[in-house]
Amino acid sequence: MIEFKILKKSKISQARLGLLKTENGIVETPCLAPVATQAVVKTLTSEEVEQTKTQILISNTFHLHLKPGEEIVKSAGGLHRFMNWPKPIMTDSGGFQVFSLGFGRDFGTGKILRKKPDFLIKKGQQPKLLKITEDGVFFTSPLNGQEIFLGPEESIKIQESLGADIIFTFDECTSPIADYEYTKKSLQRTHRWAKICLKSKKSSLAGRRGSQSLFGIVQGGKFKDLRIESAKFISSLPFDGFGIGGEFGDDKKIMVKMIDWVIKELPEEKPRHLLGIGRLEDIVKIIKAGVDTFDCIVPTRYARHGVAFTSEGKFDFAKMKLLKDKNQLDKKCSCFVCRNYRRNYIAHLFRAGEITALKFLTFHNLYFFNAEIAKIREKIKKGKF
RNA sequence: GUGGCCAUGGUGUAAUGGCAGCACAAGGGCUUGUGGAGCCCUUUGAGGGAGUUCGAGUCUCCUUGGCCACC
Repeated sequence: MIEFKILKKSKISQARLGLLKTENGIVETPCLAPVATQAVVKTLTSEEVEQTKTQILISNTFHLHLKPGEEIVKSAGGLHRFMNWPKPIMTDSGGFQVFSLGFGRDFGTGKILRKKPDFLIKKGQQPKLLKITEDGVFFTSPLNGQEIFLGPEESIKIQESLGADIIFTFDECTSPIADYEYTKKSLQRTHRWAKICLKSKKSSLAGRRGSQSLFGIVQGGKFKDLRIESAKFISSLPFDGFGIGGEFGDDKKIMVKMIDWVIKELPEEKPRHLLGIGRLEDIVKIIKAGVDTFDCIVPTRYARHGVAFTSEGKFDFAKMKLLKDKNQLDKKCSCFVCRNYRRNYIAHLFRAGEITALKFLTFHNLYFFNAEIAKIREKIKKGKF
């Protein structure tokens, strides 16, 4: 089980400084959980991930269920041993894949829209490649087209086999183009699933010192009454912490407002994880809104697409001009990439399609994000955030 | 030296004598519970000269350059 201790609450925002104690170590919050979908932070070894000062990872139930299968991970001694990562791990439940392989894929939208939609997903509508039922979701495997069923019991069972410190309820992440009625219906289903997840979770796992912690996920889309209803309902159940999931509207200002609606309803003493949000500019806002942990693919995926985040802003290493830039990646960063390599070399490697470029950028971005968040923790400690 | 073929954005290539198109490159934008992927936008062109024609990348001639074959 986890233990969450709040060290300090900001007087000028909702931010809080905390310690999330797990059986695999302590996480200083606020904190980013880099994404290790397939039990790896792409391009890095677990030892390298540790060197980026990453405290906790998030892995994925759906993807590990498909490949290699949870039994393989379980027989390897669980995720920690399997991937040689001795620190805390979370697993996402597969609920996001209900969206990303469903309506997200169908309509090419993410969780946040850039413009107002010209049509809406209505109640009863089904995605092309999967079928959402009251009991769970029939997926079409992206690997071989095979049908795969995942419901709340299945997700929990898989997550128990994977053995992360923190697991999440199986939910449906709704689309930003879903209408009120669709979102409401989905929310009721997600709530029922949350109860089933709680019930089907074993209180302690054989052969382990204690049990995993289960976080319930708040949904409700962009609709204030649904978000509040969801936060009240989910926090009325004996979860160890809370995830805030789903879509975040079509405007960034709405996102923070939505997080505010939810957090007001959540018990103060339990940790709050914001699912899938974490651009640099967002991190500041969500921590101020009272989020303790969050996961995001931005530092790692952008790295693989050639983008470095630095104290001077973003650099796109696909661009030719960086071939002539002899500066170190980020003068103010003390990661091994910034200490040892220059922009022209990284640009050359990236443009030549060399995998080391992806490793350099992934390592740096994680180190940089973690350092930025450490600065925020320091500011909270000093009462300046 | 003779004959043949060729010459179109930065590169590689299309287009009956009728709005010069495509790919890559370059520049810009997008990417939020993973997608080493993809998408959108933009810039850039007829080796040089003369002629035929309502109209020439396209036909004729000269010229320049390249490739091939033959002496």
